[in-house]
Amino acid sequence: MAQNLPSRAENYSEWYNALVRLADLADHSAVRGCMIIKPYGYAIWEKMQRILDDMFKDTGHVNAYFPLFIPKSFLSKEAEHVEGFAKECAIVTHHRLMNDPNGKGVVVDPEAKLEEELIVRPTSETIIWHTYKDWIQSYRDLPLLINQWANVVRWEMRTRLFLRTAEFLWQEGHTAHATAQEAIAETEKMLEVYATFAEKYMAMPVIRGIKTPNERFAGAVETYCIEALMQDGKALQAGTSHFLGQNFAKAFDVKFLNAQNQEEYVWATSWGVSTRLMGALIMSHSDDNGLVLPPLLAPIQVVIVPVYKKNEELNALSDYIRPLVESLKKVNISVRYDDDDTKRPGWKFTEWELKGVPIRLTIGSRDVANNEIEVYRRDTCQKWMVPADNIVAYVEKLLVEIQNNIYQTAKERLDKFSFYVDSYKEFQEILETTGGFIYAHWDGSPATEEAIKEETKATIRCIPLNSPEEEGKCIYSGNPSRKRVIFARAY
RNA sequence: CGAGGCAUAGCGCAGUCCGGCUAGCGCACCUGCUUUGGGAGCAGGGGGUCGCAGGUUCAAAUCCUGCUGCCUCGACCA
Repeated sequence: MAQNLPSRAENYSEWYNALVRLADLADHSAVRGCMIIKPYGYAIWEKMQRILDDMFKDTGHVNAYFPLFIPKSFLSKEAEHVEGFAKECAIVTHHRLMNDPNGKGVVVDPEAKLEEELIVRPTSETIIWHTYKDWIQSYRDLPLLINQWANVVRWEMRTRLFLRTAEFLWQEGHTAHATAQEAIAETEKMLEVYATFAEKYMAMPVIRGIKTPNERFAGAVETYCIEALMQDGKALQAGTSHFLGQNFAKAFDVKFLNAQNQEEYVWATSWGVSTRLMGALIMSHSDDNGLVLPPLLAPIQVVIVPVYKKNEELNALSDYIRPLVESLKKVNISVRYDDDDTKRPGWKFTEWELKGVPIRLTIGSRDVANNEIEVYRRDTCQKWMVPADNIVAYVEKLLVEIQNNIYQTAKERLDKFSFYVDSYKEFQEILETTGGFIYAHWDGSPATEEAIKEETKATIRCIPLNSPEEEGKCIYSGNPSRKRVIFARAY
């Protein structure tokens, strides 16, 4: 079918790379580590944005925009934060170019050195908290619930389209609160927003959890996360929500007067999801024939392919199909009538499968005469005939069914590849064979976590929020443990 | 940063070891005819400073030197 697409079994990584390109989602750019998001890929991202943005607004947040550049000195104000990000910052040192005196192109004008160098934001906590200092005086200014959609740059050594690029798009929420409890509630609320988005819209089941200190965001008191499992058994962190305590408030001296007229430091959160979600989406559902998109995020939900011999026949079919397109649009189904005369039906079938369109309707003169339509669903690759009369309602229902089925399939895989393990030997075996989420006891020490990572490349993805207390022994050290954590190899 | 690989038409590649005549193939593109229910066939056609800069030579995609960029795999991370 999709001849150029390697199978997942053959080489999962090649399959992913090829799929991103063949499905027209993104491309490598002239700049190392940076990607070009192509219109079809961007359309999916736009859908994600719109839905998430509505969810943020519904939970009381407003959008704003802060600068791309951050004075270098800002970054160092929070010790752990700078420690975490210093190694991967792009730095602006000059503001002007000049003609090369040796005649070739342009060079940096040494006269134009900046007095204070700027870094390109790897995240915006510092510039935002610098600003919040001016915005917050009293408890009446709180809570401050702001989100921004932006690009950020992290100078990664190794990159992959969507999963890890030097520049990526994301949203970052930054909120300020009067009490720790309220900030923690916000952190948890936004984690739940992410989890709901992942499961309901992306059809991607996730585990809600807390990061270990090792894996925590630089500058956070607690990092909450949603973790998803990809088809190759590797975990992918799909979103994070941080309780920042008073770390940034102290670093940037952001205080407020409480109702008792006492000065207090503000409590903070930040939370974000990025274009990495695109990678998660691709790897959650797609197969060896190409992309499989959940209807709620598919830019094109239904494609209609006409089958005809002569041009007059196409005209007649178009007269029949156009009203159908209109009635599908009327119920908010995004539909594409592919009447391109330069491509044949077989080519279109393969192409739209590659691009993951959930439903294809094929209509030829024969079908018009029989008053029926051929329906093909991408998730199961099945096709069959249905009466033309109630096709709109039929398609509406089928879209819902596909959305559910994709989720169910992913959920079953997650369950199937979740293992409860009590010995280190078994732990290693699973990592070497199927991969997956391994629920195991851990003694809580960073040293043990580090040792396991060294030996197996598996990291603690999270301490699941809903995991029950349970007496056990750490699989590595044998020391007592009260809870299982999730280990996996990760993207 | 380490180790590999690649750079020739829009895309994918061959040619490079062993220098030589007009730089070739597949896909895509253009024209025409036949086709159209799972990536159509035939015929004709257009498209290239062979990554960049030097050098060797009668002659360089090919040999030499230097540079640049990208990809893959590792160490770091969302």
